[in-house]
Amino acid sequence: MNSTKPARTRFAPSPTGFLHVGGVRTALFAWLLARQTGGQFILRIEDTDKVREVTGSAQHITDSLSWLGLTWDEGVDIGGPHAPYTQSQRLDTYKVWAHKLVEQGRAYADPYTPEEVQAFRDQATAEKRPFLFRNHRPSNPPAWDGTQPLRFKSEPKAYTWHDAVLGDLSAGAEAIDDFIIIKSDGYPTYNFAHIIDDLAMECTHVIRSQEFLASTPKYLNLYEALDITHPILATVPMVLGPDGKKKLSKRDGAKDILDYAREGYLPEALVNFMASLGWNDGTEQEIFSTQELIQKFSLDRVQRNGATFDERRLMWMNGAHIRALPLDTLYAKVADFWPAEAGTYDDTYKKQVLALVQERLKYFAELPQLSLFFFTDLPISPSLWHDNKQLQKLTADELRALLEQSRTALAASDFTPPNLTDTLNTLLEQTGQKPGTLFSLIRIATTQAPASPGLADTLAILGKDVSLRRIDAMLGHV
RNA sequence: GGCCCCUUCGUCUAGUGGUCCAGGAUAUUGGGUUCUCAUCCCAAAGAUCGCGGGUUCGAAUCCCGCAGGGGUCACCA
Repeated sequence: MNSTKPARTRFAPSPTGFLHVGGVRTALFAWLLARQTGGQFILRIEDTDKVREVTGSAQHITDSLSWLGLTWDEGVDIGGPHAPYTQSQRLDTYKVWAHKLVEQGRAYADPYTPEEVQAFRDQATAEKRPFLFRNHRPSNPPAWDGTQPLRFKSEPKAYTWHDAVLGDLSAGAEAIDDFIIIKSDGYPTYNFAHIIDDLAMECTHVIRSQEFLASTPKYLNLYEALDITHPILATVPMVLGPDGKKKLSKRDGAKDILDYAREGYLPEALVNFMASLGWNDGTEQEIFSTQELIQKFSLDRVQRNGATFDERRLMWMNGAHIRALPLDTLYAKVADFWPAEAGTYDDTYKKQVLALVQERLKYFAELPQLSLFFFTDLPISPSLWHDNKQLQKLTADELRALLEQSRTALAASDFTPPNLTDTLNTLLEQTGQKPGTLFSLIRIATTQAPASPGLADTLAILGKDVSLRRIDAMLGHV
């Protein structure tokens, strides 16, 4: 369908914390494109800010991507032809290019102290002008000895360029300024390092979030100075927080992607959901397998406006994916989510329970509350029949009589589902009760739960011994 | 403030001049499926297509202006 050249795309997070839906969605789009075109997906760690770096977060990032199934062909952990893929290990490369710019007169040492630069900035703010460092370029910059920041010497001009998502874009010369490419600690800035690495790693596409759009003209200026052809640029819209305005952030309660793993979301459901945040295939299909997404994804159908993250929609989608799973597959996936009480029960029994609970599960962490009464006798809770609209019409004596009659009838059943259905129907006739009364009573007696799957199915799984025992137990409380 | 991006039901979205007094999904409400919960099915409600001009026989769709929201203007990415 989309037969294009193999794309080499990358995801290049900085290890400053966990990954949330916003960031991962950008990675997903890049990954889908690489997979669709038979190209490569590269994972590069941009750890050039040693102050903000959080120990362990690089590992956390790789764990998150792995869980989602966003596999990388080159990158940290596995290496590749352009290793290393961690920027702090590539300092020599950046220095070579930095010196090249210095020699060409396109970079200079910044002689100001941070305080002095801040003073320029404050002055511009006070005068309601945009701050441009190039208005303060030193006339005789000192030779760069590596202890001062190194700045790119820009050549301000207007640009027009094409973005694979946003279309034709343009910006005036005001958007171009001198920016730091090597910090005084010797590390490069993102603005410089990503351009060098994308070139070295032969990336064909730069897929990134909208917050980088404003600096694109600066990058264009740098690409020119470096005399390199820039990759295809694609700007994906931001994922918005619940307020629908600002971008999703940890402050808004954006969750660690691995929290979804812990709560029992399916990675393919999360992938489907993230893709639907800003992309669709133009049909009315909502549920996509990851394979379908790989096949159908295209950058030109990516939305231009931001999408609000709505967790309720994710829950629906996860439930839909759970329902579509074959029972055995689902059974393997929920292994860690059973209540402790299920421990001694065998696979056959648990699988029967799961078959009934499957269509009720929105995420696996709900499994215990939905299935507990299949494994243990819940405490008798009289409020269940006291508050029941049908049952509260009956006296305690009537309740007891009904329960005893049901017990006798059930004792004669072999507890196969068809036989149970017959037994229950016969009981309905004999007692002259409505299903709303009789079935509620038996259901409450045998589960002591506010909700359960269908009565005959539930009884069949519980078995005769447990069912009768629980009816007896309730008889002692009516 | 400068520059830039965005603007269709609460939410995700379809829609590229007529088949749209705007379709689907979700969420909400009501009904049905021998009881509850869920699934499934049916139905209701929900968008003057940000606003104002224009072009056109005809505009959500094209043009201009405005407004609102967002992003950015770091020795962060």
